[in-house]
Amino acid sequence: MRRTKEDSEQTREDILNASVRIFSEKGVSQATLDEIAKAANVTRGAIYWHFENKFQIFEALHDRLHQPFVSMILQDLEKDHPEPLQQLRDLWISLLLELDEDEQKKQALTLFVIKSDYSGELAKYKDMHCSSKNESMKLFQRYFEKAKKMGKLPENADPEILTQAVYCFMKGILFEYLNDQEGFDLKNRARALINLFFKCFDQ
Amino acid sequence: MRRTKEDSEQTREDILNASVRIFSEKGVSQATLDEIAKAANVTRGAIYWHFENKFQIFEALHDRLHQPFVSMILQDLEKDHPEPLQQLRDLWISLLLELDEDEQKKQALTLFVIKSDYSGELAKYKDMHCSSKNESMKLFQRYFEKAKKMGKLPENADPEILTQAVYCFMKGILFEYLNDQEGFDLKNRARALINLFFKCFDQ
DNA sequence: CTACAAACATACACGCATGTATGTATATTG
DNA sequence: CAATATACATACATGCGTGTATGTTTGTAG
Repeated sequence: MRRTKEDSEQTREDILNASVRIFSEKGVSQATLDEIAKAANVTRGAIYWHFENKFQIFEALHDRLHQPFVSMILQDLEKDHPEPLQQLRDLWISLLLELDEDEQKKQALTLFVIKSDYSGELAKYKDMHCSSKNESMKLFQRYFEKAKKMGKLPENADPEILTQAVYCFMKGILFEYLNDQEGFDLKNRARALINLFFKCFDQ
Repeated sequence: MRRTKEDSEQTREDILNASVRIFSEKGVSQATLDEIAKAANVTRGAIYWHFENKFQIFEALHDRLHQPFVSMILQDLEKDHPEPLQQLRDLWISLLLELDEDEQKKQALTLFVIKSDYSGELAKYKDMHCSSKNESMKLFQRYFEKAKKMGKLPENADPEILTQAVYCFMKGILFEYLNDQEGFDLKNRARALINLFFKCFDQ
């Protein structure tokens, strides 16, 4: 029953894809390896072959989501946009609108925004994920630092506080949307919400 | 070993207080009744006497937090403040500053903002808690409706969207703060963050 | 003073998830 | 074309949490 290298990589992907579904539906701690296995059309044996345990799957999923996100922001920061604040605003709007269409990303985000409570068994991963959060916050801060250097922000504006504000706002939107997708018309509200918020940076 | 009525009520409170601690530390699904019992200096027998199961405790805790919150907002809405937006702003600032001092409330909020993932076993409570969320959102909306009637908001402003925006922002702040209290200097940042956000309602 | 019921504590049975040990088939290597 | 390692599937042992059944003490009503 030995599979080829590609087959093996495929089952690994199958397991990850199944995991993101199950995790986002039931939460990490309530998800069972047998559920995941059945959802991926394998047995627990296959899972234990590819991963040490449930939390290693969780880690792998986190990497799979976080890395492309960071590199996407980095790429966006490369562009020398004349209005960094508008650039950040448009970035968020498009991120939200894309999210609304992408079921896979919704599941992954649901997992990491809502369903991952870093306590008990997951406590050891909290620091790691906190620092990866700080990493992405540093990236967002660069938009504000750019804007300030270009004189687009008042002298007394503190990029760190502004970043924190946007981050909280975004986290809140994501949380509310992912927690009740039917009750949150993201498609029609995203633009209005983001524009409203960014008005507080004007003049 | 039969206790008096007051004794009984006291153990019930002990169980609830222990539960909020354990739940907020480990999450609902990872918390065990035996842990809660030990933290409350009783046995599981006492818990099963007062509650049907873990989720009934969760429900009782929710009521204990939500009801005083709603009545507090209602009381604040009674006052005929000349500037409803400032009133709401100050309300939130004081709520956040008080939260920073109140360990009990922090635990309770941690439980309901972060550690309660309404899936799996808790799924049946999701609708209930969603509607209680909507209830409090309706309350916040009244501040904006007041402000609009008083001409403090532009004609095209939609109180519902504004409410959603504040709610998301607040949820995000609470989430980030409760998730990493050391990394979020709420005491010194609360005022700046809220003031920044409410600037987008000006003129 | 006694009978009963409240307010628990203790003991037990059950299921379920995990981890591991073992089995097995097949690609790959020499 | 063996021999071996890979990529799993299956089987088993273990522990842990829950729910419930039962035991025990004591306030309280008559």
